[in-house]
Amino acid sequence: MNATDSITELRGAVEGAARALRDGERTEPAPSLDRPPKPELGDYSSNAAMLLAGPLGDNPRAVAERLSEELRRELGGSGSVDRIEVAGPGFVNLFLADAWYRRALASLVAADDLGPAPTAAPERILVEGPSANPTGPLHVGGGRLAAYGDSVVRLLQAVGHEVEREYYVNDAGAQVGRFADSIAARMAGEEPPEDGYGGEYITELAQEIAAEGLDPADREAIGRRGIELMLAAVEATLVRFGVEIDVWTSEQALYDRGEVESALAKLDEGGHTYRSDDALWLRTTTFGDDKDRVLIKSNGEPTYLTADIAYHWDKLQRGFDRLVDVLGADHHGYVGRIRAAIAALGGDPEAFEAPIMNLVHVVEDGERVQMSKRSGDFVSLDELLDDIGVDASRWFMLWRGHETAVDLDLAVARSQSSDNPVYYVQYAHARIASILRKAGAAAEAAAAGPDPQAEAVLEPSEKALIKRLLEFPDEVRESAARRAPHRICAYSTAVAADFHAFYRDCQVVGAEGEGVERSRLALCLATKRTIAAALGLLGVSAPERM
RNA sequence: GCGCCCGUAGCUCAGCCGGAUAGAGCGUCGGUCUACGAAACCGAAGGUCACAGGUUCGAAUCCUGUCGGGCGCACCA
Repeated sequence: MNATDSITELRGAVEGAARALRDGERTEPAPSLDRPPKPELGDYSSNAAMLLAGPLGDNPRAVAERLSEELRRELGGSGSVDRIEVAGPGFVNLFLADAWYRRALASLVAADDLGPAPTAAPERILVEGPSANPTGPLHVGGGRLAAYGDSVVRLLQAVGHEVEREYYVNDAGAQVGRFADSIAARMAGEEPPEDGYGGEYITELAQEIAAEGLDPADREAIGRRGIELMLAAVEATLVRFGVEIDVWTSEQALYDRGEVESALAKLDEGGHTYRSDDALWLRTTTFGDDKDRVLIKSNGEPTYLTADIAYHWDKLQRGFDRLVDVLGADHHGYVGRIRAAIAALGGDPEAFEAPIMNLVHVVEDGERVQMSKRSGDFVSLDELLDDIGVDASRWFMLWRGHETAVDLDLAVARSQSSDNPVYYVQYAHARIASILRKAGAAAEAAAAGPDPQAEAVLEPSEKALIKRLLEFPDEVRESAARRAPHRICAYSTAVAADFHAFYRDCQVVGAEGEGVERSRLALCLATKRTIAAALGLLGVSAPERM
């Protein structure tokens, strides 16, 4: 059962009417079916007449009149519309009958899934992130990448794609050596080297590794063990944060399996490499990069890019249709390179996309706090979770577009009050739960059953709430397609606001009138499910009580 | 200098593959608990959508240019 039949009926009628005016020809783009800015302008409106005016060579208002006639004919028998009006530059405005709303509500309650119907073109998608270096704890910036990537995965799954979460572990290269040196220095009771890692967590690692009896001189063993321990900590933080990584891929393992070498060989065979200044270069400029890139440094070592090319090739070989890398703002220059390399290897560069995440600043008392005694670096995600909890953390990392830098105000995020937008939405959910408890299990079950047809007319705020709930599938589709979880935050807030308005106007438990209580309980049920589903896409909990 | 992102209410930001009188939260001012949760609701004030051109029935939205801010431009990762 699909919950959007009511909307589909209207959209189909508008498109049908538009086609009729054009002797069966489709209109591109498809006519809109929007909610007008003012209630006086109807329940839904379409710009179809304005789109048709050009092709038909007539003025929009006249086309709108003809379109209205056609629509009246199509929808007349269903009892769905009260009236149809032409307004403004040529909008066709639909005023719907209560019967339409009652059917819509019934379909919402009966639907076993409130989300969108599965896409007709499902893809296998790999979402990679946050892939923070395993030489330190996850900090708040990494948390934003994780929250975003995870929420995008949930959105993509909700529209029917097959999606995996992957974390790429940079456990090779010079940084591992510096990491090992820093731990070894602490084990010896010395300060870490100038270019090493100075955080307090290094001291803790040193104690643990020393207790395990590792030889301070064995840098390789120390580095390996340090990264193991660090990764375990990172994973624990992610799990606590609600992010379950499906696959962990080690950079070192790519070397060990010879994948870096074979990627190099393949690039070589394709004739895309050349030697210059004792280094091996990849001619990425033939694929749109603004300069060529070094694959093997003049000292004979491969660059980070080389391993990353092998990694992306590996991902494509695993059969994914699409690779999504969630990257920090400081990596945005990287996208062109990877895309060029994929093309050089004969892959489809369009299969690769990389949403760039902007910074998150933690703000306390109007000032940005970045330093932390514990981690020696940025505020760690664990500290933030200790402070404001998972729900507020995820919300505040997601509620803005990923391309804008956000200030996360600790005082606001901490407050369990109306100042805090995440509680606003959760409160609506808890309030509904409370109403349902009041109504009792029998009443709730009755509300979920077939509609005996209430007599009373629907209040405007009831209709507004039903319309809002009907938007959910489109909102999920749009948010998934645009990789934009912040839209779900905005939508959740709108549902909560519409519910509070409904609550203000309409007594639920003990409402007067035949079938009115039942009908309003049904609306409460549908709203509660919608809020829970929306918050679920964000990884935020929907509490029964708070 | 080149590339990407951003410039919308006092503040933080939505809206951006064109639609009607540009929205929300916070902040400010005022009102609402003798029915189901006041963590809520209602009202008021607050805007040259950075600027200038262009495209068209229509531009915050698309194009060009200018100004301002952020980030990147490694044989680091």
